[in-house]
Amino acid sequence: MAARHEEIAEELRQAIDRGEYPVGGPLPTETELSARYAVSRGTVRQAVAALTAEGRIGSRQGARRVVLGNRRSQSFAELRSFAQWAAAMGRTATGRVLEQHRRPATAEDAEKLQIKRGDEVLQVLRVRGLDGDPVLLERNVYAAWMADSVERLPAECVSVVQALYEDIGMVFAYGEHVIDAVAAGAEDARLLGIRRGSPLLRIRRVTTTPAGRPIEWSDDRYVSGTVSFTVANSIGSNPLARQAGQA
Amino acid sequence: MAARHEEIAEELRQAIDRGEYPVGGPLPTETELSARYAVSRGTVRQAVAALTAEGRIGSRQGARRVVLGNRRSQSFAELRSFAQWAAAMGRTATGRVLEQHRRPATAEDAEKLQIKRGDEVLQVLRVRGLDGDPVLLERNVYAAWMADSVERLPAECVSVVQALYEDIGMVFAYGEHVIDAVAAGAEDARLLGIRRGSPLLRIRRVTTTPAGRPIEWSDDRYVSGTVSFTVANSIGSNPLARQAGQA
DNA sequence: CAGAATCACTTGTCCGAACAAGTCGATGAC
DNA sequence: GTCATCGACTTGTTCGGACAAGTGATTCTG
Repeated sequence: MAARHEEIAEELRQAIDRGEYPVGGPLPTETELSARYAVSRGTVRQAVAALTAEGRIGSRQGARRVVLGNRRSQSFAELRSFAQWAAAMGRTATGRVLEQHRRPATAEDAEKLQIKRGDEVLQVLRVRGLDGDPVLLERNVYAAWMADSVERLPAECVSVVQALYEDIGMVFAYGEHVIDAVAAGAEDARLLGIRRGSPLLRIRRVTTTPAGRPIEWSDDRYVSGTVSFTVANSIGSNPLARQAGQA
Repeated sequence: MAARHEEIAEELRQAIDRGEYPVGGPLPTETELSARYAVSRGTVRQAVAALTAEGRIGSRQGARRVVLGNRRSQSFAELRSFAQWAAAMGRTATGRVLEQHRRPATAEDAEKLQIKRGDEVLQVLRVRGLDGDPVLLERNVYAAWMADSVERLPAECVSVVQALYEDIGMVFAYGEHVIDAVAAGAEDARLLGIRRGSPLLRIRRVTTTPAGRPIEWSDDRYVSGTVSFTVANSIGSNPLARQAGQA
């Protein structure tokens, strides 16, 4: 947390959570904040831009900024890692590898991982649980250059993300998520202990390194009622997009 | 389109879509871009910051920016409005009001719309279709100060958002979306023409004016397979958050 | 009294500069 | 040949200034 504008953003977040700036009320002006923190106006603007992107405050030219809400957004690590997310909530996560094998890349693998068709990939099927109950079925496909490190992990590994970071310093930096709902198939139902046809929340995701190199893509299916996802957007910044039909 | 940094951002987006900067490849340096467009480095940084927030490019200190993908994200207007989104895809949207009545606000209404319990609200039930097939069941609750304008709309109104903008200049500026999957209830199934228990993608959202005043909240249920949502995030900016289910 | 004009204030845009921090290829030592 | 060092290059941070554009309350006008 070196950068001054990040410190200021964090102080503002906490001030909002404390109720110092009530929801629906105005934030101090940029001039006042720059005086209070002894920084230039540009630095203050970087700080409030972060809160705007998170959907915590609204902003219009000419009028004071408005506090929209105080929900806490999670770090990328917490979103990416089921185990870290569960730990942050005070719940215990479990994980078990059911299946793991290498195979040549299909056309879909090749496109998503930016590799050639037929290159070797590592496919893994995991079940994840929360406080004992199975909640999530995870189908991952890793690029070949990651396969060795993933295979070395124990079958009961709770946090894959953390293990990979500690072993080889691998950082997951970017992600694209496609969200929809599907009915549980026969295999889904058996492995999650639910009825066939039950609704599942499906998140398909591609993750890349800081250099933009794809690491893995995955198909996560959450049991209905166990997990929901939140996203904030605005007329200015719009991370959420709707897409039609099958893809 | 006035702001220079927005123009540059749009030109970069188109250049990426044209394949001028291939996926996985580097973007020109800030210095080169500022020379090419005859603007200062700060203006270029504003432009590339927008693309970074959209997840199209990645950025690390010291290294050149990397093109992560060329997916096109819809504008906020298209996301807010089912009809505009459908039109942008070359499909025809339909809409029909099934039920509409005023009632006192419940505790849930009061919290989400920042009004007092018992204040009047307007509840509306709509079915939306794509190319003739029913796709979406929409349950909206509008704050009292919006009720008159909404009631004046025709029952078959295709685009509520656009109609409200043209009538009274109302703009939907901010939104918070909670996404999960649910099974279709008896009413859902009957109105959407699907089997009971079929998976539905549920989006609950609250929208507000540019001034941060809540306009409405709604519960949208999409038929499985018709629509999906995409969100990009990164270690730096993360609009997406996971929450434990609370029913 | 209602509506229009005014004006202080606030945010948005853009500039130019300087330094810090990190990356990556080239060079040189072992 | 391998590895560490170096240095050019690139992005990140911060400053200070200037003007444009929009808001909202006050004042003025009919």
